[in-house]
Amino acid sequence: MPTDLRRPPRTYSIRQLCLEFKCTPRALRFYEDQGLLNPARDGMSRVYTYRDRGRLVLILRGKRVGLSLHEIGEILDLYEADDTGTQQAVKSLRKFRERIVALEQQKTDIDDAIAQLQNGVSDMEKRLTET
Amino acid sequence: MPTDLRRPPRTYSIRQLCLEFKCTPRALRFYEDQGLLNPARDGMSRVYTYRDRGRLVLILRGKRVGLSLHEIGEILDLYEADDTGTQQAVKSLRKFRERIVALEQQKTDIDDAIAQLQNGVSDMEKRLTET
DNA sequence: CTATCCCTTGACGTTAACGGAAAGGAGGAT
DNA sequence: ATCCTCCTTTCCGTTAACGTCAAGGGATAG
Repeated sequence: MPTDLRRPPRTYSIRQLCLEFKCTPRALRFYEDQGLLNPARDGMSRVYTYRDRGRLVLILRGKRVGLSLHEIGEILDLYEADDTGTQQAVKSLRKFRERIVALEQQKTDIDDAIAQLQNGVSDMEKRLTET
Repeated sequence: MPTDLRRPPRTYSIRQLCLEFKCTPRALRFYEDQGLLNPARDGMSRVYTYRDRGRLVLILRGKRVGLSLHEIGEILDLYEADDTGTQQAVKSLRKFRERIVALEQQKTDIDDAIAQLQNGVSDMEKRLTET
């Protein structure tokens, strides 16, 4: 019994992750260049663990909410620091809270934008009904 | 009486518009390159009319809501066409609505991110109080 | 042996939206 | 006459996040 069939294998090739998350090998290598990932190697090939996969999930989630890779990197580092020493956890907390504030600001910005757009929509609907 | 004093002059220099809207001459020229503006000339200098100024307002509004200059250009064209034919206004409406949907999606993404971050915060607070 | 994949590391190309510097014209103030 | 300021065009530089070759290694299938 080479692998435990109850769970998917604990390591992934670059291609497997790409298929799972709809991204390209180039992107994963790029994230690695930027220090967001550093998978082990089997010979030349990258081998991604569950942990790497988890980081990738965080990366993609960060991208979805409009964070830059650099910012995502900072957050990943904070998660990292959280494992080792509690000292850093305080700074980590602050970072997280800052991020929450920023995101809430972003939300109100978006609300503004939506309002603007709905104004535009109203204008045009009015125009259309007037003719 | 050369100009009507009850209103500001009907034309603007590039600098005036930049001051009014907090942007740079470089930007306005760039918008012109992209075909979003095309002011008249007095000799070499650009002369912006009310109409140009109106377009600029739309450009900046578009940028605020996250549209690309290209998309903004399309909308401006539609407004243009809207004067003549109402046909195109429908497309414009669609663009706006698409954008609203996208922005609302972004909002829920942000909510997810905030939830995640607050999870992280909770975890770390727990850790800190446990030690 | 050859073909076929998947993997690797460079290294250059791309898009968006300008920034910045060079080089110069035109007009007004001193 | 010279300086200052605003205007012009042209062109190269920048950032982010990859895309797109090029050139090649290693394993497997036929």
